[in-house]
Amino acid sequence: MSEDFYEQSPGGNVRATEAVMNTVRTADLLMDRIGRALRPLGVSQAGGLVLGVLRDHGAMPPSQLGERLIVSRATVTGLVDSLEGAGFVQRTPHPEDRRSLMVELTPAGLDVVARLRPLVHEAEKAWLSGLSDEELAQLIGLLHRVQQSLEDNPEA
Amino acid sequence: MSEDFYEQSPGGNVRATEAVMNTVRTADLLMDRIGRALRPLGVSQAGGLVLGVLRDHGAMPPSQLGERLIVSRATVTGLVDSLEGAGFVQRTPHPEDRRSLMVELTPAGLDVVARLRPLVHEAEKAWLSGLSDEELAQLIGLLHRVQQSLEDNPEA
DNA sequence: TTCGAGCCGTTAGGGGCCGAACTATAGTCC
DNA sequence: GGACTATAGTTCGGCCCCTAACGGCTCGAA
Repeated sequence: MSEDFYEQSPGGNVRATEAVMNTVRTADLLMDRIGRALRPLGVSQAGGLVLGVLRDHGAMPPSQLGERLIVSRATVTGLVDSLEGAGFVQRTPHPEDRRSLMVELTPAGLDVVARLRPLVHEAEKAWLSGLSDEELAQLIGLLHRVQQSLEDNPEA
Repeated sequence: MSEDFYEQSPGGNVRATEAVMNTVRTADLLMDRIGRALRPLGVSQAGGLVLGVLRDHGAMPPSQLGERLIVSRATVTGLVDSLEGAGFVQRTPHPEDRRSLMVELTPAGLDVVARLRPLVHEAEKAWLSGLSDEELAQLIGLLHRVQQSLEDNPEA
């Protein structure tokens, strides 16, 4: 990690570009950890998140899945393809809308998500250990605010 | 953005997994903005970062570039390939180590990086607007701590 | 001096993510 | 009922990133 991430720019602000990069890379490292923990189970990081959402909230259409995970529909298509290929989820017709469909856990999917949770918690400890509860809450709050700003300024 | 990102888990902690996801997605959104701003100049988001580093710190070998950007050497190879193809950087022999090489800005690269800075600053405003200077500093500090935790727990 | 450990950049292969374009269905307004 | 608009999921092409493996080069120890 280079020091100048925290340099001051001429204007007096921290160098926002590199702060952004910092955010990105930290986030990636976190996801990476979780992904690595899940790999032995045959599930990718994003796949694990999908399974978790389905377990917590039940079957839902891809678009809803994408909303929860904050990814595009195209991305969900790919994730569901993989999970379906692995036998962890299945696509079934939507009861009311023939344009849509439902993604639901198979028994195998339900099984793997149960065995996957402890691994995720294990991975979390690695980074949670550095922050107190208040700091974590603070971090989440700040990130939430950033997201808000981005949503409020659609095209900067 | 779904509300349950801030739910409490049975243990009493915020749900760290989804907080992680939150971090990831926020970061991606930020990068995306910058990338979009740069596209008209023929530079990708990561490419823009490379050019910025080269302008600020001068020519350097790919491995050093990777350290600053916190990406692997393989990634740098690809980025430099693109930038070289576009004529913005060039690879020259390393003066002292024949295993290595130097990546340096071409005149065209120097030119584009100059025109690129204002666009980046414009994109930054979109998210900086939501945070005060102290909050931004706080955010960076927290992220830095998280990175530290990750580095200290190499294999969780 | 010669060798092996170790670092350099590259290649190959694999995820994850996106926007735009396409097909099919839904819903609405004449 | 027919046309129009909007939405759902998919496909396509593109960017970013990673690990593993490979050949070239360095450098210190035998």
